[in-house]
Amino acid sequence: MISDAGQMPEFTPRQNEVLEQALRLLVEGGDKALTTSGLARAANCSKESLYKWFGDRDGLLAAMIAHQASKVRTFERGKERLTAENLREHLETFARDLLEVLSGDISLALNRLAIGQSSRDGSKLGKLLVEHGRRQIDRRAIALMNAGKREGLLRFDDADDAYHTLYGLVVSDLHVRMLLGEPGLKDNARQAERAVSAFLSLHGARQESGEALRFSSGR
Amino acid sequence: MISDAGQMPEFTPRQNEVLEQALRLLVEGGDKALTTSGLARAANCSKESLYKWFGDRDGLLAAMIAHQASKVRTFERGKERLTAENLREHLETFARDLLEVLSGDISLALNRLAIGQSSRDGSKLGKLLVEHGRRQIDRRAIALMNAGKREGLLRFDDADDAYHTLYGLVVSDLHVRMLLGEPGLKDNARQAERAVSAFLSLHGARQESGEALRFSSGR
DNA sequence: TCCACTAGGTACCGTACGGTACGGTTCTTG
DNA sequence: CAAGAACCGTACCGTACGGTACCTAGTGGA
Repeated sequence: MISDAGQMPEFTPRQNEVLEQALRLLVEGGDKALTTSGLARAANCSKESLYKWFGDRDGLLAAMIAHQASKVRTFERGKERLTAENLREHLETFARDLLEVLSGDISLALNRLAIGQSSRDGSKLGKLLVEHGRRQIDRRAIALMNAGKREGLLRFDDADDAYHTLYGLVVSDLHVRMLLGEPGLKDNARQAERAVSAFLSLHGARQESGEALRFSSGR
Repeated sequence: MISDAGQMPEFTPRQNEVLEQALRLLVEGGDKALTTSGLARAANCSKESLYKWFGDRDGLLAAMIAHQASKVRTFERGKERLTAENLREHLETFARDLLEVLSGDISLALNRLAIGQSSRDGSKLGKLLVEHGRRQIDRRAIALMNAGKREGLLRFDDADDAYHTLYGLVVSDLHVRMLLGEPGLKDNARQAERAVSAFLSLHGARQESGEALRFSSGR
């Protein structure tokens, strides 16, 4: 393992510029549109430079993931003490952020790319994507879970399990459907509300379950 | 809507044989391994026949989806009256079946294929996949939902919403992770149990919620 | 002024794909 | 048995990709 603490694996401004164009091509035209020739043309650089910088096409793809991950920085929760309303607010914000990230153009394009490659490269890209992209979101949520438990606001045995329950309630099959090409939700906030209400019914300490079930109409 | 009642869009035995080989190639080597030449060689047929039968490559892919869908027939629920234990059993069976289907080699390969193509064909394959593959499973689950509500065993406003809640609890992010190349769960049955318990805590009529939360350890 | 270095532009190579054409073979059908 | 369709095997075509080689234009330091 190479140290990933700093931002050592970053690239020169010129290279970031090229990677940005690569992402643009990928978003617009998918896998097939991201060719070395096309990228060289779009980014006004030479193919030779591409190969010098990134090694080969796989190296370019990995660099794109790293580049994209370096743009998305996770926000830290403030240090105020958690209350019930506070926790609910944080959970809903997390849920909205999660839906926002998953439905983003670049996220979808990169996930499609990694899924397409997973059959032939032993899921190298998939691992990269999960490692760089999801780990941070997971950590933030699990930290929130544990904080809630410490304050006596949440009940669960295993934070990971509880987090995956929340994840399932928030996302359901939406991610796969979007990957398949369906448009996303009209109202992420509403979905976030419903999911968090259900989650608190399951794992919340106080009885907020009664009203939660009244929230179920639109989809 | 075209009638999908009969099995009109089926193919000749020879063609089914070829489609079976095509699925095998796709599962083993992914998108890239499914070439017209490779398929002709593997299936001992000529490329000309492939083009005569399926039109072009996209037609072949669509035919593969239809063929696979025709193999998976959904089971109908028996007509006995639903009880609480009965319902739980049916829900768990459904959850296990769902996990089984989603983690199947062929299902994963077809989903990967459709996701890879979704950038360039306007999600034509994705629509086909959802339509042929998922609709039946969805219908079975929603029928179960409504039956449970009719018997006073489940509480919800919208059956579709309730179903998606169950789906999220059962699958969480597992499907996407498997699509990215991660191995599936060790124990589908355990996951099904936990998900159904949580679901009944949310939407069950009787108070089975207390013990449900004790089921949360392995993942 | 010269020189080493970086990077852009372009031509090129081998390969492999999707799709078509054609001769030979097997199977159906009257 | 004979005519015709269906089909197999293979050769072929145009294209486009990943990757390499070569040449040119700046640029900064001594």
